[in-house]
Amino acid sequence: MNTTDILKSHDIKKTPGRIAIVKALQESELPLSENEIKIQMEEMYDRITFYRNMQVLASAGIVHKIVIDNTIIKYGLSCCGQEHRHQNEHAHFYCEKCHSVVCLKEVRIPDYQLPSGYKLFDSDIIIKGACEKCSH
Amino acid sequence: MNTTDILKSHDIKKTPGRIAIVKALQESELPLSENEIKIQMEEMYDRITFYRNMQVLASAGIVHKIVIDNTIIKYGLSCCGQEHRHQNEHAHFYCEKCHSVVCLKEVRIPDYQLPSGYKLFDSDIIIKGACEKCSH
DNA sequence: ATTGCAAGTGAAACAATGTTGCAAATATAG
DNA sequence: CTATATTTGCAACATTGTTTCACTTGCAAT
Ligand SMILES: [Mn+2]
Ligand SMILES: [Mn+2]
Ligand SMILES: [Zn+2]
Ligand SMILES: [Zn+2]
Repeated sequence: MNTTDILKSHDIKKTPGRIAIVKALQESELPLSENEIKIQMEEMYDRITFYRNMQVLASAGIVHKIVIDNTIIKYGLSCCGQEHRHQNEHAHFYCEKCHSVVCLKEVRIPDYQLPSGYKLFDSDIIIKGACEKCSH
Repeated sequence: MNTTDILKSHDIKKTPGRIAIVKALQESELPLSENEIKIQMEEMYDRITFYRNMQVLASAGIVHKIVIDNTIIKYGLSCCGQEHRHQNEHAHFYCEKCHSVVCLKEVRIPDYQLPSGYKLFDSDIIIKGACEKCSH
């Protein structure tokens, strides 16, 4: 699916900033930070517009925000067409050496046994360690 | 274990600010935010000292920082005497209605199957939903 | 009890991340 | 092409966290 079709299929206006964000994520193997996306966008980047567009893209389910801790945040492209929050769920890996983030699509989120009366909406799993390149 | 013994057993100097933080957490069933602790500390609270003391208490394993997302952060008292990061590990529950956080000590962290070559150090699990009081 | 000093404190200044209000610009439907 | 609802970008603000540095304090040795 090409960049502009992704936006069109979600009824989101096709603007240069949004196209640039989605393109940057499509061209990357891994989720990217704001700064990494900013570099791809060059002089087109505007902080305020970026945050607003990220919110639009995230609530449409086009991207997912990955919060490692309160200072390290990455954005990953979701498999499109799946906008419900329970779909497309998976764990994320954070390499404490090279600071890369990997979507672990094969690591599914288990059905946790919650105390009685509790209702589950969603879960976030961050697995920290060393990636293949960094674990020698 | 009383408040000052906790500090002494970790070789951490017993200062009014640290005692107040630990006391606030001991008197609470649930993990607390900075602001909730600040209220307990009254005029003794100082932002810079708070952050520095929290870092000391966290790296000693006396408290653990719970990052729900980049704006919601809580601090929970750890079972003391266990300072290694792999001990005392458990999932955390965040109620999206009343914004409370609960340590789910009974929800153990499973052994995730990582891709080959990856090394695991630590994991954070945040389960979001509605708590017992809020799920009717 | 007094003293010495390493450790801790708090003010000021800075940095990163994110939000809101508003006027100007623009994407898209008709 | 035009109308209009949406989007943009600036200014200003809010929150969270860090660094530097002079001053104070906890605590252990005397
Ligand atoms: Mn992902
Ligand atoms: Mn906990
Ligand atoms: Zn790595
Ligand atoms: Zn609740």
